[in-house]
This record gives sequence, C-alpha cells and structure tokens, in this order.
Amino acid sequence: MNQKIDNLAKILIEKNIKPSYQRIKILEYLLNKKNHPTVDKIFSDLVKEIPTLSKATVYNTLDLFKEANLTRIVTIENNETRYDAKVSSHGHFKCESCGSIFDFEINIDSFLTDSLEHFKINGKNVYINGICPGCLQKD
Amino acid sequence: MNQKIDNLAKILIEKNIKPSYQRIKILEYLLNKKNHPTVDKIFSDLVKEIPTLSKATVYNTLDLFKEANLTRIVTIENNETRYDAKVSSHGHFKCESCGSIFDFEINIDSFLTDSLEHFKINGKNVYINGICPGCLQKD
DNA sequence: TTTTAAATTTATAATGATTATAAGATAGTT
DNA sequence: AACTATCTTATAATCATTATAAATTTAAAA
Repeated sequence: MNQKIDNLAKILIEKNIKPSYQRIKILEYLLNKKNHPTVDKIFSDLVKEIPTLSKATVYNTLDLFKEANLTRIVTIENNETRYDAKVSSHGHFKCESCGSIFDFEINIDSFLTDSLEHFKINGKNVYINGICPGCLQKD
Repeated sequence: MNQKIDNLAKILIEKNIKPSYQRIKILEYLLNKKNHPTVDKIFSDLVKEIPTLSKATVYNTLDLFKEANLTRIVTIENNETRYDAKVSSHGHFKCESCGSIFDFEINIDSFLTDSLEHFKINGKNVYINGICPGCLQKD
C-alpha cells in the first residue's frame, strides 16, 4: 500500500529493529531533513503529526539508531546533541554570528596520518567554526 | 621572586585579563596538564590547593580564556565540555572501550576544500572515535 | 477470537552540567 | 582610610538527558 513506509520499515528490519510507527516516522524525518536536528527539534516537529509522542521515545529511538549505525551524532555543540542520518562523509561549519550550520565536502581520509595506523576507526567528525559569508558581508 | 608566576601573569595581562591568583592557577593547570580536563577535573584538582575555590570561578575563567583565545573547547563528548590550552593543531581520538583520549598530529589545512573559501575560519576540530591499540589487543 | 507475554511507548521523576544572581571579598585609586 | 570597580563565592535556577515504572501496543499461542 505505502511504498515509502515499506522501504523505511525494510531499513529498520535489516538492522533488527522492529519498525514501529514512531521509529519509522523518526527515520523518515532524519532522512528528509538533513539539517542536523536536535532532539527538541525532532520532537516538536513530529509531535504535530503524532500527538501522543513522548520525548523519551525520541531519545530511545535515536539511541537505537546510533547503535545500529543508522544515525550518527554530530559533535558540534556541547550543550545540545545533534543527529545526522548516516550519509556520505562531510564536515560541519558553524557560524558564530548567526548560528547556522553548513555542510561541506571533505576528503575524509586525507588528513589521517600514520599516528593512527594501529587504531580501529569507527567514526570521523570534522567541525569548523567561524563566520559565514553572509555574516561577513553584514559587517 | 617567582619567575613562573610572573610569566603566567604576563600572558594574562597581554590579553587584558587581570592576573588574579585563581586565574593564574587555572592557566598553569591547563598548560601543565594537557589531557583535555573537564571543568570538574580542574575544580577537584585545584580545590586541594585553593580550598575556597568555587566551581563558578572555574566556569567564568574558562569562559574568559576562551574569549581571549587562550583556551579552546575540545568538542569530543556532548555531555561534558573539555578544555585545551591553545597549542599546535591536533586531532583527538576517543577510544569507545576504555574512554581514553589520544592526541594525534594532523595536517590541519589539507582537508579544507574550496567549498569553504568564502568563510572566515576561527577554529578547527577533528574528532575520531574507535578502538585504541591497547583495547584491540585485549579482544 | 480471546489470552498471554514481550516489547514499545509514555509520563514522570531524578540527575547532573551549566548559567544566573546576588552577596561578600579583593585590589587599585584618590 | 574611603571609594569604586572587579573578582570570587555560594546558592538557586535552568535545561538536556537518563532512569523508572505504568500503560499501551504488538505478536504469537491457544
């Protein structure tokens, strides 16, 4: 009946995660909005569609997704955790003036040196802060 | 009389920060221990020497240092902010098994692409997670 | 279809890092 | 010494996250 839902469910089942309604909706949200949402943003957006949604469910689900490698935590700020649907490797730029977060392409392996050759690498985060072009122009 | 204290004081004065006893001690701590301490670690270590020390002072001072570019925030975990005395650019590796944090050399500019050419860059963070050699051997 | 058990979701309370506020202490200046 | 601004401290407030237990849903069995 609903092809999209089925595809999302399949993704979850492949990871041994039961495809509950909430989980499908949260996964859909993450795959659609690629703007590193906070838990709060995810919750307040989805609660419009799922009025009974609880913030604990969002936390639980994101934790599940993280374990299953469907989602990664974006390490940008220390006060609010942000999440990304696992996609191609990219870095994050945060503007200190307007607070916007920009993605940028990155050759994720180019900066790895021999010093890590005996380490098992599971994830890479590149985070740059500064002023974005828009805010630079304002000054 | 105390050459070391004088040097630390000078660093602060150059940044227009009044060299109070607490500030000098916190700066000294950061420069000596380069293990990305949390606020809690800094406080509990220093309170032995300065019994009247308040955690609020540690927060205030680190904030001052950050503004003055003496210190940078290490973006590793989201639940506990860690601080580094500003030194040569390096990345951080966190072992998911034992929790240790390793520094590693990086060619900080090699991974910057054209996509950021119109951005003003103030800081760069590279954070990698995985398993360290010691924990790999245990398995 | 009902029953039952397991898993999931929800509401609520607890925790813990950080921030805000105001009172007290300190240092520099006239 | 008195005055003033700054710094430090203690305390309370905030806010994201985690823990807990009850309620609901799901899936399987009878």
